[in-house]
Formats: sequence, structure tokens, C-alpha cells
Amino acid sequence: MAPGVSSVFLSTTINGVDAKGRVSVPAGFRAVVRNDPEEKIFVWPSFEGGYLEGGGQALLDRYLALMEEMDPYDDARAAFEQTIFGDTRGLAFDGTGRVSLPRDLIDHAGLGGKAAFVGLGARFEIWDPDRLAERKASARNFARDNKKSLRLPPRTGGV
Amino acid sequence: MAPGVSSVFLSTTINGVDAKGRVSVPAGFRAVVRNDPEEKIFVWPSFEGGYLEGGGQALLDRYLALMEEMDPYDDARAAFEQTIFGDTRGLAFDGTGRVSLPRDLIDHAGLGGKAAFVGLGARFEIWDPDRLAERKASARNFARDNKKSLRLPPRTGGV
DNA sequence: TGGGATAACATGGGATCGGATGGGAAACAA
DNA sequence: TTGTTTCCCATCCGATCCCATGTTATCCCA
Repeated sequence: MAPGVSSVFLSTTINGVDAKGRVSVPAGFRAVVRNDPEEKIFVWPSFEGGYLEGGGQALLDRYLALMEEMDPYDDARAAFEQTIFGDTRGLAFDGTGRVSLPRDLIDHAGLGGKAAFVGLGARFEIWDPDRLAERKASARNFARDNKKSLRLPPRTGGV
Repeated sequence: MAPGVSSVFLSTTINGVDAKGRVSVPAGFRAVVRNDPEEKIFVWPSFEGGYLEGGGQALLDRYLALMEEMDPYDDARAAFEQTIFGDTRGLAFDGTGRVSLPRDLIDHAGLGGKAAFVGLGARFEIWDPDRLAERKASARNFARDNKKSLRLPPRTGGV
């Protein structure tokens, strides 16, 4: 496979979360981590809001490398380690490509029956569909209010 | 070793400490040290606060190498050696994956019935759940206020 | 180009396995 | 002995595995 063709998380998919907390990971997302040493995704609660962040082994390694570069007794390092690694779960797929989300992650994201997987390249986010719609709306407004600074070409339908 | 191939401690797990001082080490943590020459974890009281720090053979080796690099007559070296290695215990698992924590370690961490194992990549910490909650809150705030210093390239190398 | 066959994906429920925990017996130290 | 630690067994509960079903996308051929 050509490098970079399906090696990134793309597009948004909404799947159901059942009573056991199980949710199908979009097939395209599974393909991204298919050849990882451990075929699983790593997920943690965002410290910026009520949603989850995740990625594959590659993303985790990048965070680990980032931490190694910081001073061992830097307060920032300790805070990030605690906040990110301390709450990160490695989730393996069952035979049909599902993972089961721990209850605390479901609660943090406010997931009620549905989960939206949002591909963002090297990583992805998991949202409650309603919350995602809100964020999208405000992001759109922000973009409109700031389009001059964003240098958007006129008349594109875009994103 | 490649950075972070499964061999990292992740996420937070709270297990019970019984009257004998026994506590189940989270299965995921046991898996990390499964192939160590000695299948045990090494734990010592943190000199930064009322909690414990620990890791596997790999972590211990790294600290040893670090010490070797320091000047033999450096006061700091002596202090670190004394503080870390002097109080480090190697704890072996019983048949069901438990270790029994010595009384002085329990006291240092203020453990009362419960112990929170916090995975931080190459190492882990053991906290009393109440103390952990306090620190987690402040770490989270710190992380949010300083996220800019966590330089995260938004994309993978290739693409 | 329409339509049926086929495969891939998503989902639901029951069975099974492994991890966490409690208690007691045996080995050990003081 | 007496108190302490280690080992072993029994149980509980949640996570994982497996099989069955529904649904959608894709392919192939008339």
C-alpha cells in the first residue's frame, strides 16, 4: 500500500453504543491501525472539553517521545503525563471490530446511545452527536466572523 | 527498544488493599513486566509527595545508567541513590497477581483500603484515591492553561 | 442501466473466560 | 508458642468471545 493513502483517520461516522458500552470502530479507522504491533486504539478524555481523543500506536509513541524530551522534574511534564497517560485506555477490537468503552469515558463524552468518530488525520475524536453539532455550529460562526484573517477564498462551499 | 511497544503503563485503576496489605496489580501492568528477567515490580516512596513510584526492570536499569553517568562524588548522586534505591522494594506477584505492600510504603502513601495505580508510560505511581483526585484536578487545570507548550504536530510525517 | 447476487459492515444476545477479592491453611520468624 | 507472611482454593463479577441477524454498499451480468 502506498504510504499515506489510508494511513490517516478521515471523515465522520456515527455508530451506536450498546448497553455494554460496545461501539463499532469505523472500518476505515480500523484499517489505519491494522499493522500496529498491538492492534488497538488508544483513547483518553480531552482535557479541553466533553469529548474523547484517540489514535493509534504511532500517536501514542509521539506523545511518549514528547514527554521524554521534557525535563524529568518539570511540573508541566508531570501534569501532562498525569492528564494524558493517566487516563488513556488501550482498547482492543473484538471479532467484529468493536471496542467497549469504559463507563468513565462514556460519561466524560456524554455519550447516549450514539458516538461520532471524527477523523482528524493522525488522530481522531469521539463525540456525542448533539455536542458535535453544537461545536460545528460555533466553529462555523467563528470562521464566518473571522474569515478575513483566515484568508478563505470567496465562494467556496468548503468544509 | 522501540518507544512504547505495548510495554508502557497506561490508564488509572483502583484496586482494594486488604487487611494483609495485599493489592492486585492491574492485569495490564503485569503484562508490561511479564518478560522481565525477574517478574516483579519495583516500588519506592516518592520524595516529592505522599505517593509511591514504581516500574519494571527496564525503569530500574535506566535509573542505574543515569547514576553511572553522574560523578561518583557528586552530592546529588549520593542523595538520589540513597533516596531512590535505598527505599526501593522489589515486589513479586502471588498466584493471582497480587503484591503485598510493606507497611511503611502504605503509610507513606496514606493508603486506606484502596490504591490507585496510575500508568505514566515508562513508570507508574500508586496513590490514595482521595489524594489523587486533588492532584488530578490541579494537573488538569495546569495542562489546560499550558497546552500551547505541548507542541503537537497535527499530522503524521508522510501524507 | 437496472436488478439481483454477494460481500462487507454494523448490531444484538448468550456463553465463556479471566481478573479481582476473601478466607483459611501452611511456612516462617521472633 | 505467637504473630506474620506466603501459598492455595473458592467465589463473584465484569469483560471478552462467539454465533446469529439485519442493513448497506459493491459487484456482475443480462
